[in-house]
Amino acid sequence: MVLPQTQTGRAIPTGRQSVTPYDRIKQAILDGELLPGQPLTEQSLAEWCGVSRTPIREALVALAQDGMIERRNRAFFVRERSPEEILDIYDVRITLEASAARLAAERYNKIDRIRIEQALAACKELPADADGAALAQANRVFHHAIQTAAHSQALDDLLTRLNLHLARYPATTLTSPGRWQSALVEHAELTEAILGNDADRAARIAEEHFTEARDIRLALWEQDTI
Amino acid sequence: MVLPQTQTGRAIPTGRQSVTPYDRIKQAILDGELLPGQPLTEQSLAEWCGVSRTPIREALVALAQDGMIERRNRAFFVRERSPEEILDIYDVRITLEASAARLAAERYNKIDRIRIEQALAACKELPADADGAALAQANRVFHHAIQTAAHSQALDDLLTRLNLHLARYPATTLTSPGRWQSALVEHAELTEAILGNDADRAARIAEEHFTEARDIRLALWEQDTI
DNA sequence: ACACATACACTTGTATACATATAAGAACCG
DNA sequence: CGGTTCTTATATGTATACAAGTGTATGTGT
Repeated sequence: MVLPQTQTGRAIPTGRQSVTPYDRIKQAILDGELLPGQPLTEQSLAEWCGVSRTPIREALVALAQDGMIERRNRAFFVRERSPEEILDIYDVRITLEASAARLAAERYNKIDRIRIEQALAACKELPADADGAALAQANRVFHHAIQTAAHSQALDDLLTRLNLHLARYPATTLTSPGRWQSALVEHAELTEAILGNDADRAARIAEEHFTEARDIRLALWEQDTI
Repeated sequence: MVLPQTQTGRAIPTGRQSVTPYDRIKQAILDGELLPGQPLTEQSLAEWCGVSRTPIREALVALAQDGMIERRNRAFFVRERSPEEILDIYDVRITLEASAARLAAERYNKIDRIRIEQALAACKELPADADGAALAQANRVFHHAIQTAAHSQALDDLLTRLNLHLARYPATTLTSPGRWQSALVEHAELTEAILGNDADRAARIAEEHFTEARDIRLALWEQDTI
């Protein structure tokens, strides 16, 4: 693979901020190019990114702090997560998304309102034969709009963190038969509750919505393993 | 300040793993030696820790990922948090600690039970004139025992993260008049609920307990500002 | 005296050199 | 032939050199 080489290591003149090793490695893990348990040697990553080991190490340290990779002995490995850990993440997410919905209902402003309405509309306008990636993207935008509307830095931080770990498991629950239709209804109800300042109802709907997602994930696993 | 110098940069022969720059800088921030808004120059930190800039940069990257410091322009600064942000953290903590108490009631094992009972006993045995640091320490051990008993990696991770940000504000709510006595009662009730596998009651008590902590923090601020 | 330009010092970002530890393979001994 | 030890290759941890950018201070011109 031919990569843009720099002589001095200065920024590649792409016009704007070039993609950092941190982003590249993270994306590679999310895309499944780097598999769990795989050792990450600094030299190979450095060649792959076209930089020296120094920025690679910074990226690895940051990713380790994110929980995406782990240090064992002296090497970094893509972190592996057991089904139990994934389920725990789903459970915490249920709680936090419910909090986000509650806060959004209490705190949203005009811009948040427009964002949520547009994201909901985008979900509705998706063609019936849209693929999983498109569904996941629209879904992510919608929930992120709510997350933002909650105006809680702390909550935003933790939810982003959790979702990062779930993003590694690409088989979205949204492609489960009939799931997208019911998700659309729930999204509409959630929007109505939030924009109507009904915090309790918003929290309850969000809780049910994400519990459903968890249960579908569970069912998908049991299909595989039984 | 005279610091242990190494010629080769190899480990200082302290007998065991020497304190990493990450830990040192983090502690300095928690202790208030490094104040919010203060710029962190790599060179001075390197001299302070007795290492070169390379390990310092790794520490700074990790701390930035923790949210303890932030990058503005090209420099690192100790992160400042507004009262609103702190309150948001308290709010999220209420939710997560309630979840932890619920899970602990459902999942605790023998070792967890011993840890919780011992931590509770340690709280009770503190002398009446114990200082804030001692109260905070005993309190931390107790809640950490519950956090561990929840057996949720995800929850543990997020709670540790949240508490890290609250640890910067050393004026503990526990020194508020009468607070420690009522906290002791609540700890005992919480322990009883958890060990009795009463998940709902445990969650409710934890929620009230941490809501109280938040409200005391709020009251302390209003004393100062009004 | 004030504004603007230029030079310099300081700091960061990256590359690279080198010491050390670890693991794998080869050789040797039982 | 198997096990153990030594050797060596490879990867990490740290230090250092150097380039580039930024902010400040100084000097000059009006």
